Amino acid sequence: MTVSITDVARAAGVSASTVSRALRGRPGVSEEVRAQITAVAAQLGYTASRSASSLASGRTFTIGVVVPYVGRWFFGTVLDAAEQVFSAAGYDVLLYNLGSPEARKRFFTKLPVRKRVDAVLSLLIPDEEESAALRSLGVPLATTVGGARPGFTVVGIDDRAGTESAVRHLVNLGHRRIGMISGASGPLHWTTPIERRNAYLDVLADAGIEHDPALEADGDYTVEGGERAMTELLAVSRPPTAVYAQSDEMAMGALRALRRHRLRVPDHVSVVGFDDHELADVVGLTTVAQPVADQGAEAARLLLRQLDEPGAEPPTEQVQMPIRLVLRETTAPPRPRGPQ
Amino acid sequence: MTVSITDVARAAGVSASTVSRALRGRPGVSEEVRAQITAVAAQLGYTASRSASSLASGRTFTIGVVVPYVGRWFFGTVLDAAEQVFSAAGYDVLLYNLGSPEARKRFFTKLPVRKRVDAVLSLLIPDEEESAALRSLGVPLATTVGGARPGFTVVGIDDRAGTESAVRHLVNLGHRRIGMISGASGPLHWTTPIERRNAYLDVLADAGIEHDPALEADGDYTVEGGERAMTELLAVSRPPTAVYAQSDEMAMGALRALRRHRLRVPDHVSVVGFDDHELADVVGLTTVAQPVADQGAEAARLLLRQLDEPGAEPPTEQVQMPIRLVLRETTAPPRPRGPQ
DNA sequence: AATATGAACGCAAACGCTTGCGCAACAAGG
DNA sequence: CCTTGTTGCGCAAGCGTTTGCGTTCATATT
Repeated sequence: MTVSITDVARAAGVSASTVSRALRGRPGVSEEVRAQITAVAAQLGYTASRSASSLASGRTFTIGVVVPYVGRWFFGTVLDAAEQVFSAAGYDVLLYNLGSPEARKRFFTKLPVRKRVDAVLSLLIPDEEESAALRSLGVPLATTVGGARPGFTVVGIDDRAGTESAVRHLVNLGHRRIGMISGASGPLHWTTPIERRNAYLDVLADAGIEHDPALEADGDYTVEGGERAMTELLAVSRPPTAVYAQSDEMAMGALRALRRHRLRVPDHVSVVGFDDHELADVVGLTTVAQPVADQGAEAARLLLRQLDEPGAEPPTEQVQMPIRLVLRETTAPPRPRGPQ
Repeated sequence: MTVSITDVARAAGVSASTVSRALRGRPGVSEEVRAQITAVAAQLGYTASRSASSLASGRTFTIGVVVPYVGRWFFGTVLDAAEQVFSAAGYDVLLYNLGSPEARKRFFTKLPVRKRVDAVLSLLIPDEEESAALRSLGVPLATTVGGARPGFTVVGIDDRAGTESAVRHLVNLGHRRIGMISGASGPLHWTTPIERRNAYLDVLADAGIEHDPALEADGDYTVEGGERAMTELLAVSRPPTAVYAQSDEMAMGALRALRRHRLRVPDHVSVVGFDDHELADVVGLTTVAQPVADQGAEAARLLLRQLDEPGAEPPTEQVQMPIRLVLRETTAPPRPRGPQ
């Protein structure tokens, strides 16, 4: 029914091995024969069975990409870019969406990628155990989130610098009560929220502003979480006049909360985010832009490079992409002290 | 180096076939032996090679999902939900991101999914040729976009009804000059823009409003496109007082354009979108909500069902999910005629 | 003219699993 | 005690490739 390599071989009057070599551009086949085989294969609509070829060769020409949540803009965008690079290079991508704890557990215990992929790009931060599981696959590993991990190539941004530019911007505008909406520094070994928090604290200290713990709230890196967090911040006795949200999605949640409280941005409260989300511009959000797609593409490229030239390649590589503060309409100097 | 089925067999003192049967829950193995084998396999950290097993069995336990653009909210969300269903059922998903024409062409000519997947979920609308290519795979097919296609299970929404509720809402508010930002009705055999346009025209006709072709603009289903389109609409001699955008992303682009023109929404112009994008709420966009994730999950489920009970299953099935208009803050009655 | 050299190609053995079939062993039925 | 079934398991033949090695034959080397 479905045409196999021997069918092509027969039709072309050669052996299967020659067909294999011809189609993959391997030496040992004369140009005429190769052309003939190519023609026959095309005419028969032949495509090599990936299962068979990877079984025989050990290479799968497949990359595993694991993400915490495909629907989220950041991950979707990284994935998008990475996929393009991979598929252009002839690799397929196997997607693992590990949003729920069950899915995550299932993935790391069964490790379905074993013997199925040539490399894996992880967009979630594995804990020690998970990290070890991935390393046990014996394939190149990369990530675009969080800090360095042994065995991983990581491409990221300078979280400190980004945060500093954002918070400093608020300070320079004259704000003194600057809140922060952060991400859970939960059990995940995710350095980003920590880095950003430290940078936030440092800038405050630098500016001689005393840090008020009541001005920090957890936004869970989601829109809803951001909304909740902002609501909390609004409830403290002396609410902030400006807020730094560690992600644009949380910042947007904050905007929503502010709108619900009939507070005007930036008149009553300034908001600055982080990411330069696709829609940040639509809502006029001042934010720290990071090249999200580029990070995905770059990580993919680094992975491919390791596949091409195995051996000497240093297993761990660190790449930092540029960030920049983009000023829009959600930040302004604090209002002169007036009625709440 | 990596443990194979024969290693397990040897360690358990049985044959490879018994191991295979035991691990996959096939009959013909006593419970004691099965337990023993399971234990040994776990202890050795054995995972069956997918390549080998699919080569031998013909089943791949993999689903191909092809999307036009993973980064876009709608597709990301559908994919997210579908992936969860698939992976919970033990299937892996192979992702094909066909945004660029080259990628698309490459995919449909090389058809890398051939012999690699048990089914495919297409989130893009294939043209006749592409559709035929997919059918030639001989596996169940499904989609969540556009209308009926032979050989496809389609789960979608009632585009007409959705559009009608949106446009009628504007009419009821008293608008007479109602613009539309649509999608390219280009070469893609995508019925959605057409359905929505027809419904728009019908509602206008129903309301006795004469249709003005100048009030239609192409927004390409992107934010930028929406912005361009809105800008065009603003440039006509008598601009619309309300706009129906066929997608929330275009609607948001429109909002941006309006803001740039210093026009207030809904005071100067009302805007209604379609989708109920994750961030529609943040910008207060009135829109037609459709259950995006549900559609992905449902399509996945239908596909799995066809895999479970092959044969009798009708190859084509149509499912319609509910829609509803959600009123927010971008729509209001037109301002009484005043200075532009 | 005899030999060495390579290029072009075929042979056959993997790769790691699944599965139809056969064969014990043991239970039940006559 | 001899059939007739069952049940539990091993044998071995694939599944469709890739690849090391061998063979053939034309060309270059002495």
